[in-house]
Amino acid sequence: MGLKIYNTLTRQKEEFLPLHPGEVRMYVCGVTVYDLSHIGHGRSALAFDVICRYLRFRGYQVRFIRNFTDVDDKIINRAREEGVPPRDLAERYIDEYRKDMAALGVADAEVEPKATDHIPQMIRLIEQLLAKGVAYRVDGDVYFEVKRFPRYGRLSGKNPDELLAGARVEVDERKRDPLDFALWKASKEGEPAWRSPWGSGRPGWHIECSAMSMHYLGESFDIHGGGEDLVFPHHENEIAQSEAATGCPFVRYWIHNGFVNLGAEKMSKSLGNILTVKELVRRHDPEALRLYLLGTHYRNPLDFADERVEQAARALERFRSLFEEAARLAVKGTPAPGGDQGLLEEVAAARGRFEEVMDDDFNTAQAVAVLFDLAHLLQTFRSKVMQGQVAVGPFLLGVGEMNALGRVLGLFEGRARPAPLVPPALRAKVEALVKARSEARQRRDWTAADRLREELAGLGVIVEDGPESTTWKLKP
RNA sequence: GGCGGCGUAGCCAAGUGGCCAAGGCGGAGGUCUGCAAAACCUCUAUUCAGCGGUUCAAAUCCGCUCGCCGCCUCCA
Repeated sequence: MGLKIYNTLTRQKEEFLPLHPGEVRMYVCGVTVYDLSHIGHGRSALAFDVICRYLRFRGYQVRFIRNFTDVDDKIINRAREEGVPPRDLAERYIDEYRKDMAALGVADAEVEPKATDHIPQMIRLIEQLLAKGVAYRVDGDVYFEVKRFPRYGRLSGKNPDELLAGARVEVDERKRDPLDFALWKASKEGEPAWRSPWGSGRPGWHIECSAMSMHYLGESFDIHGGGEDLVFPHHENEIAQSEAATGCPFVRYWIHNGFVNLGAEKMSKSLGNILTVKELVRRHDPEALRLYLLGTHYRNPLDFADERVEQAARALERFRSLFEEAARLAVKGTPAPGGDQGLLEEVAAARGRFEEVMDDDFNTAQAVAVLFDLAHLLQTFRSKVMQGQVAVGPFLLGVGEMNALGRVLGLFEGRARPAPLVPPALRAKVEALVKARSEARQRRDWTAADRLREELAGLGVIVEDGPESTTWKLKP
């Protein structure tokens, strides 16, 4: 069985067959850069990051494009408020976006095009649409005539006539139909503007994604993704303008991720319940955040709660202790008798299950469960290693495999938050106390040792006695 | 009003016709450890919002009811 993907276009899971065997071309709608990105943007980026990683793991050569919308009303308005050029504002938030995504372990896309760098491509596309008679000019604007595209509404399952009836938007009288959307807008005084055959202006929102995706991936490509709110009208409009222009199918598989809610409500600026990635990364271990987000299937809504990220952080310890143990054992290189007692076979089976569940529309929740099962298996084996019943080699191989699978999900990349800095004075004091306690333990003076443990606890320090040495850390 | 989704253990969350209903957190008992932590072992849903129906068989399909949410407007 091959990879299956839920396609918004057909509302079902379909076997994934790329246009060119062994190669995947994928475009994901990024963000409009006028503010800091929030956890919803993070989730979306992470979902497609994992999809891209898995496709590569499956052996596909993936060409992955994620754009930045850097010209838009919101950017212009915000820039005006701050009294800075729109371009500077956009650049600033592109920088911030990159930092935030890096913190979440979201890899860069192969190409991260900006709308303003592709104005000529957009103008060419609009000219094609005008030439085909599916777009029209009004003053300095150009509109796409939705009625000319019979398949309009197919992606979102909407009936254009009903949309018309229920249209609540204030209607621009100059448009032939309320559903028609702007391909090009004549720019007003003080707005960013580009020269075009229709006068000075700027592109409409939807045209950029059509122009950039086709520029980098061709007129037909495999995957186009984004948040579920983009289905209508953004993606619907992209299909209309792209297919009307080229006459060929635009995208084969449409993938949309579910929303992050806060307290069962959609996060939105108007409700003021925005959680920025920056804030979250400050509050939580980014890897725990990632594990938490992966625990829910990408198409389902996710109700964000800090407490659940904390739970994920505790769960993460299972893997971490295994890695630490493996590092310790690898250094020691303990030779031991005994085979692997079927461990390697089970590890291979786990890999098989991992692929099976990821093949089923990228079910990361189940993939994570496979990882936990594997960890469990390895822990059991580890205790046998400690008792000298089995060799350490298979254990190390198994941990290596777990690591490899985790990395397909972007886990275990060593992005753990750096330990908080301990002031030197405190450090010296703690180390002296820990040393004194170790000496007391050597003397088997448990009363003194326990008293010192309590004193350390009072300083917010947790002491752990290992097989070889005693370690300490600050209470989280 | 139109379209769509969701309701699974204390909490989170997979599973969408048939092996014991994954996994995590939490909880209980035990092993190990001077104590503790970690780890390990065992247990923790006769049941999938409710009611009807289809079927040899349903959490999974159909209908109705209740509750919640999203899209239809800029939005990941």
